[in-house]
Amino acid sequence: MALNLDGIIGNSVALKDVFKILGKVAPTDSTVLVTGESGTGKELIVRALHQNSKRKGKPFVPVNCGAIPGELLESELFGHEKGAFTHAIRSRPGRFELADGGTIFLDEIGEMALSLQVKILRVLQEKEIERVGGTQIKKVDVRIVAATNRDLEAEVAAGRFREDLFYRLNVIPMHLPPLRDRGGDVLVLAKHFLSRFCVDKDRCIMKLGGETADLLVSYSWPGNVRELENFMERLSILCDEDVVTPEDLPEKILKDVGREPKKKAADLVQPMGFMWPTLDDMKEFSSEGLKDFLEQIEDKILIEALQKADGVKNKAAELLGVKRTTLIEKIKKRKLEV
Amino acid sequence: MALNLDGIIGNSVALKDVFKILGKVAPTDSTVLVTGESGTGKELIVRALHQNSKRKGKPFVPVNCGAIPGELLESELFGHEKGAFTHAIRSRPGRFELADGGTIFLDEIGEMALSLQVKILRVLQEKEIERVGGTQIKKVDVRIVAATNRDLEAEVAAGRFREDLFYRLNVIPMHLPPLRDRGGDVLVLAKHFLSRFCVDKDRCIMKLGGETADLLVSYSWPGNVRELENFMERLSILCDEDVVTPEDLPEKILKDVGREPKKKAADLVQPMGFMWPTLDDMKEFSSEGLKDFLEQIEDKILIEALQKADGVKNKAAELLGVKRTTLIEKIKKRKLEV
DNA sequence: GACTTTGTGTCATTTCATTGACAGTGATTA
DNA sequence: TAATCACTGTCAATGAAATGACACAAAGTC
Repeated sequence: MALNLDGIIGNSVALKDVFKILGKVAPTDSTVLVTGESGTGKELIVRALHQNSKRKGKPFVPVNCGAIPGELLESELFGHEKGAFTHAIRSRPGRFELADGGTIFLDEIGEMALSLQVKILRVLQEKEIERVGGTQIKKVDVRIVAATNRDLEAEVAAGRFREDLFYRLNVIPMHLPPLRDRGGDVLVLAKHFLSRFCVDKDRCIMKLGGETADLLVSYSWPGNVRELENFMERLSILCDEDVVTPEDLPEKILKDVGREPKKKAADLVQPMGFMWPTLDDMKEFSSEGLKDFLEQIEDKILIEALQKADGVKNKAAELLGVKRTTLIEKIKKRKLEV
Repeated sequence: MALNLDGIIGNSVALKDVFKILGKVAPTDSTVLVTGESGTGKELIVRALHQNSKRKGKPFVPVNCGAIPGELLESELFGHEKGAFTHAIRSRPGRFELADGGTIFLDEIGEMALSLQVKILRVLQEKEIERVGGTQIKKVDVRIVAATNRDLEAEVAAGRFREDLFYRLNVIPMHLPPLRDRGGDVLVLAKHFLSRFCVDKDRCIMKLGGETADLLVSYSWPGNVRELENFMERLSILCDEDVVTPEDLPEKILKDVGREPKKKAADLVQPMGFMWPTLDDMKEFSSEGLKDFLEQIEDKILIEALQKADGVKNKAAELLGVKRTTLIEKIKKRKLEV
């Protein structure tokens, strides 16, 4: 059967290995340990794992162990009985119970306290859980997939992670390569995000210039796919042009790839920037008064726009953000032929 | 539509970039992260962002995460159910719920505890909240804007700020420059505050002497706009003369300036004289088009004239070469009270 | 040749800005 | 007290600006 890889994008060799393992391990019930830098898309891979397993129709329950404060995590995972602790107003099932029949995804498992690690180990070995403050033991049928961005072997050596749990989890290791090792994937992803944000936001779809593409590929993307996604959203909002040029990239990227950010042409032409006309300027240039002064300004801009549009009134009107007919009337009234 | 920049004063190049981004990002629903030293007016900018978005009529809810003690912050943000903790006598909605449909402004987000950061992340990703001690989950539609004066990337590196949250927040970064980099804005602001305090307190309007202006521009203003505002208030009360002389300035300013090369105020006020606005200027300042741009220029001149006429509309109209009634109509239409 | 695309100019309609006429408020003065 | 002055605000009329609808022309496409 073909792998269903919803939402996972990329063709790189580095990912191919991941897919290969994924295809083999998904149909089994083996425990999988996914490693990879933060932002590499571990959750996506694990979801794909679930989708391609026979547990597909059953629950997929992600738990970010690093995100839930230590005290809460246990009751979150195992549930609790009424009165088990101060805030336990009522009984509540844990994530393991919710995941019964399906897959539980323990993200950031490296952050888990040693005391909890024991209990996870027990679930792995005995396939049973006990609610906090509870008395009875419940059998659960859950596939456990864990992920971490830490080096678990080092954590084990440092005594911060239980060796036995590590071996139990690490039955099938899958390593997600960082984005910088995924070659052309950067571009595939970049285009994907760009078109998504452009559609979301009703903007024209932008293109990446050749040189820009080179720079994106060279950048080290320490935040991986997350950083890339975020960056593309920014680009879709802040970049006016249809084609993204190196000038639109932030210093951070340019510096990282060893290239000094260029000064934009506009900065050189008008180093001090535009200044709003003042009352004094008005007096100087117009004896008639405000209306006349504004008309003078309008005329200059009108002419500039007409020149820029090669005399094509249609285009000039668009440049000015004015209806075509309005522009024509103005030209007639003010005798502004180009 | 013209940017509505109520209360934001300044023409400096440094601010121009900020306005540019503001104009582009305000209409979208993207998350914005505002950075800048304390006192640079981050809240003003964020308010402007809200005012220029489609959420304008909806709530704007600022929360100073640094000012609310850790334990309280969570229930402040997410609300709580009766009995959730000792003092939770009754249920209370959180700021996120109050901000539904509008914008929430998380100031000093760098101060937030890691455990809370997770919950913010969840709101960003899932658009749902859960009250403290609550059981049900509620969907909220809130635009999140955060601000900090810390270097969040450094905080991430130091493990004090979650990397994933950082990327989620930092979709559009906006950096507010410190006052010392805003050139002539110091004087524009100084005069603004001075006239405001003089009117507030019924005192004659004071003037800044030329040398005094030089000193103010050269001072480094570590407390930024806030320091300048305080200082001007003090000046308006303590200084007896009509013209502020260097003798009226506190030692702190005189000493600080001694270490820096002096800048000349005159160089900053109007370094290049008047220049006719161009098509590019128009694009820069007005997303809507010509008419809007001209209206912005008109507004500035109108306001200047009104100030020069001490708010006397009769005189202002004459200064402008406009009929009095016309001026009144314009003021009404554009909400230009002085 | 039929058809679409892009650009053009005119004109009637609608929408908006300007202004004169009028009315009202204090403050000052006779 | 009334009269004057300087200022303010509203409103309706008048006129100007903006625009949608229409008709047409030139160039490109099938």
